[in-house]
Amino acid sequence: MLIVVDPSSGVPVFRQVMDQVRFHIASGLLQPGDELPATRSLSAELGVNPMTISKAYNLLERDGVLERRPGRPLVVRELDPEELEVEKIDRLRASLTDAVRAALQLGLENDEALRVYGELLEEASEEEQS
Amino acid sequence: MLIVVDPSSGVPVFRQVMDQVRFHIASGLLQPGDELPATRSLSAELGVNPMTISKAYNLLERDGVLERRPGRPLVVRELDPEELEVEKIDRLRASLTDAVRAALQLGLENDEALRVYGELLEEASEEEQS
DNA sequence: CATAGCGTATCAGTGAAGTAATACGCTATG
DNA sequence: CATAGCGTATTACTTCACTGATACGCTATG
Repeated sequence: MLIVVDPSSGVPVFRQVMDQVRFHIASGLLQPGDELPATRSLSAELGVNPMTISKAYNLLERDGVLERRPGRPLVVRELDPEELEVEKIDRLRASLTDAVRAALQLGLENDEALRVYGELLEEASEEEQS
Repeated sequence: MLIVVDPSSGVPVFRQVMDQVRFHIASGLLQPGDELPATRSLSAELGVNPMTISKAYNLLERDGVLERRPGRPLVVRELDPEELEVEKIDRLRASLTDAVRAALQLGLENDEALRVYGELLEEASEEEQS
């Protein structure tokens, strides 16, 4: 559970925490049932306020990523693959709204927009290799 | 040159103005060489501060949409089709970076991500009809 | 050179988002 | 029942984006 934040990056700390937890789950480093560090300990480790971590954990719970049992540590939620897939798609949809509006507003053909997205995905997944 | 803004929409007024100018250019209502309303007159018409319009016009000029000749009205810039196309693609690219990162981080296949984008584009262009 | 119209530099006000400080209630454990 | 550890409600502070008020410099025109 290595989490690192950069307070001067412009990206809110609570969001950085959320992203990294999600990433660790996607990568398999965090598995369903695994316990997360206590709000207080993680906040001390990162040098931020407990409320900031609390906010991140809360949003992750609201999104169904984590599961809370009062009095017990927070754990990674068990998800059946189907539900997981649906959630991934939803998240992708959200990050695509800007690009949809842009393509429309620019008067680009759907094919053209798709081609550009395809190219970017190719480039990105190639870099991933290294 | 019909421009309407809703100050209570959450979207910054200067951005609403930018979007509508861009839209009118895309739709052909504004053509290269056409003059734009003076900062002061448009601001009076919309009931906002001249600085707000000035900001919108400036950003549009920075983006190469408008052209400024000191002492003369602002005009829609003349662009050869090729340059225009390159610029559109660049803008689309920028709005797609989030979605590329998301797809990668979620571990989605490129095909899957493209399918989702395609669906969203379909929906959006259908709504456009109405 | 006077002036009318223009854009905007500069500064101040406002609201929302992010973060922090403090203190409270809850649960497990003995 | 005491207490240790936990998450967080509440409140306040900071920062920044957006907007507004004012005043200045520039250009075309006569």
